[in-house]
Amino acid sequence: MASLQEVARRANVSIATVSRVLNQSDKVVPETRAVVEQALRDLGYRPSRVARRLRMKDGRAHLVGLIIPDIQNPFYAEIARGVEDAAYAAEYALLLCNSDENPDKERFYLGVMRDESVDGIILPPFDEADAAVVDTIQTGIPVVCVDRSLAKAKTDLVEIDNYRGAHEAVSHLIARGHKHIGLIEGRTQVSTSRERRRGYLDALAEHGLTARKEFMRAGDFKQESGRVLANELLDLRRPPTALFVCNNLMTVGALAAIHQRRLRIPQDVAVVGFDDLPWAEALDPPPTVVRQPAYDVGQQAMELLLKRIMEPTRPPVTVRLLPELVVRRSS
Amino acid sequence: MASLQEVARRANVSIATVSRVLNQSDKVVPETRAVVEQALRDLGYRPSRVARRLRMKDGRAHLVGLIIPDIQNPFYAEIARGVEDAAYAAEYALLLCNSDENPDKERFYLGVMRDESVDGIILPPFDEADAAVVDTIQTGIPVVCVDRSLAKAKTDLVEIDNYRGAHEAVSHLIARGHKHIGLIEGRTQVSTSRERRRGYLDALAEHGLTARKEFMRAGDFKQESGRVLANELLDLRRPPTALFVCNNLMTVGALAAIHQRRLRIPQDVAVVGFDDLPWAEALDPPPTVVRQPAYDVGQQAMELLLKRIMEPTRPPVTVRLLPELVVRRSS
DNA sequence: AGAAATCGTGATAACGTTTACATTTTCGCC
DNA sequence: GGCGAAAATGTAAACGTTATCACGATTTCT
Repeated sequence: MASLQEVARRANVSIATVSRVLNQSDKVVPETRAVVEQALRDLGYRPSRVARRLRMKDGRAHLVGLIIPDIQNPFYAEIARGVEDAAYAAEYALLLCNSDENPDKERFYLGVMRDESVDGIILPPFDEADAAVVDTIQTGIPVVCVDRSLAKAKTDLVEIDNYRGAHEAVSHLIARGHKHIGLIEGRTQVSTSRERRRGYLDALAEHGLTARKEFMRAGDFKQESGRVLANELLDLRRPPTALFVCNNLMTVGALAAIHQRRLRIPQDVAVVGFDDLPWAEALDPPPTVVRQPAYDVGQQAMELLLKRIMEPTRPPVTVRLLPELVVRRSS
Repeated sequence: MASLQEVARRANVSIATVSRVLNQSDKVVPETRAVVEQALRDLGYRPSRVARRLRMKDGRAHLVGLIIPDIQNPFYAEIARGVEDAAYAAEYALLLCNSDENPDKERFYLGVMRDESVDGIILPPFDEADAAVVDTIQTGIPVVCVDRSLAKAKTDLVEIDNYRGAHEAVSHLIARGHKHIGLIEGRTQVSTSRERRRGYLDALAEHGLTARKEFMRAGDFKQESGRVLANELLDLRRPPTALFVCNNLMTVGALAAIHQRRLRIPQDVAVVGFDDLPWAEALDPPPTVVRQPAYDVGQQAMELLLKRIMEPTRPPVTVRLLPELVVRRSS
């Protein structure tokens, strides 16, 4: 509540001096400094981040934004945690928003962040053509993409080697003897979805198996679509003996569908999911998954963002992290 | 990027007029308005939330803060979702922070929010004596507590009827024939913990069962402590035949401990947990839980906060929501 | 010793808004 | 046509910072 004005009055100095004590503190004689610091303490002065931000308009607001598609998805929650910890360590505050996989919401929040003059933004773009994000980048705000990439703009990016993860998962199923493997993928406009599909197709091809169109279904990353699509696949006259499901929520949906049909996992249908699940060990059966290092994704994204804020002209880099196949009992 | 200044210049009016077009728009003649609006469009003007907030210092920043103990805990994620949806509906932006059940982090973020001049703050206090929160309330910022209450200050509060939830859960176990029921509770300085314990004790007493000290263990709400405490209880010479575990993460920990000992649920040990788990149906076995309406908690908290921002002197109210016993196969 | 450099400080102009107040324009009316 | 009130617009002061510049006072150099 106390302003520089009041502190200055109490210490009998000008506000400039108080400001100097607070910032580049070398230019102030010790006695003056002592007096000012006392006044600062007495009044319990706290600088207004708002005023500071209005004045400085560089990259020193110590505020960054994070837009995630679904806070209830553990994958994103883990990313958020990584970002948050790195931000806290650097004394940055985090403006966190939930876009609900909804482009309008995403656009709204991007606007808010611009208007709040955040120092930078971290997000997984809605899809690789995401116009709202591209517009935002035009305005010059540093943007770091996580998980998903953008076709029309190059930014700093932290991603997972989705191709490799999918390839490993499907190879694993093939090694277990499966020849008919269904694919439940996410929205195909998203870069990760296509990478995973490529991994699936290549793994099949490398083992002399032919991919069948009817075994490949695209959903929207949500639990319900996993359930529906698994049912579609299992309703086929010659259903697949294994399912590769491309994200955590859809995996849960698929498992539910299989349970409901009273099929045994993995004897009747094997399942491998992309994304680990927080309580995988307690699930029935514990699912085999491709684990993504989500926490690291968040952490590294924040570090990249900090670097870019310091050095805005640095050429964008891409960090690619490796996923890990965790074999449990569903395959 | 474009400021009022530039818009004014382009429209050949003063900045005051532009501002009027944007705000109390009645006092501007239609022709002027049209010109200004055109200029606004041409330049793609967006008001700076920062400048606006600096100037207004009322409750009109359209920014609120939410501090939650752990974003990876689905209970809080669901609260966050409720808050976020209500905020979005009212066109408020949300500053979301993660305190990690750590009072220092909580204090840090409360400071940030003060310095950002948010219109209000929603949070579950660390414990009922939480000094950082009490201090913040002193400064006059509207605060709404969720889930947990504060002893020394009365604020708007949205809470769950924890007593009733616990009472129902334990009564249910007793009805299933259990006479030796262990309690794994959270930090006892938290109001919810004590309510739940009261429910446990009263339910026992009402059925003529005596509570035993050694059956009651306090943890810290985290998964690991659920595992450790369940092991302690099961290591007793005459272990309980049922466990009432007071939050979701500790429940998962307890289930893991039981599984590791190769005990059957519910035959060897029955379990009822507080808080639902997102994929309860996929767990082995699906746990019986006391479900809290977390989304509603968040939503109502946000609505209470909005009301308080509009009318700061309104006496604080308490909203109490009812939990629901969801019987599944662990009991 | 006088000029020049250095140092500590104060005054002040931004930053982009809103708003109280002052000023101009419009318009009805005699 | 001139007067006054009402309506429309402009001016300028805040909000709390940071940063540039200027100005004395001290130190340093020749």
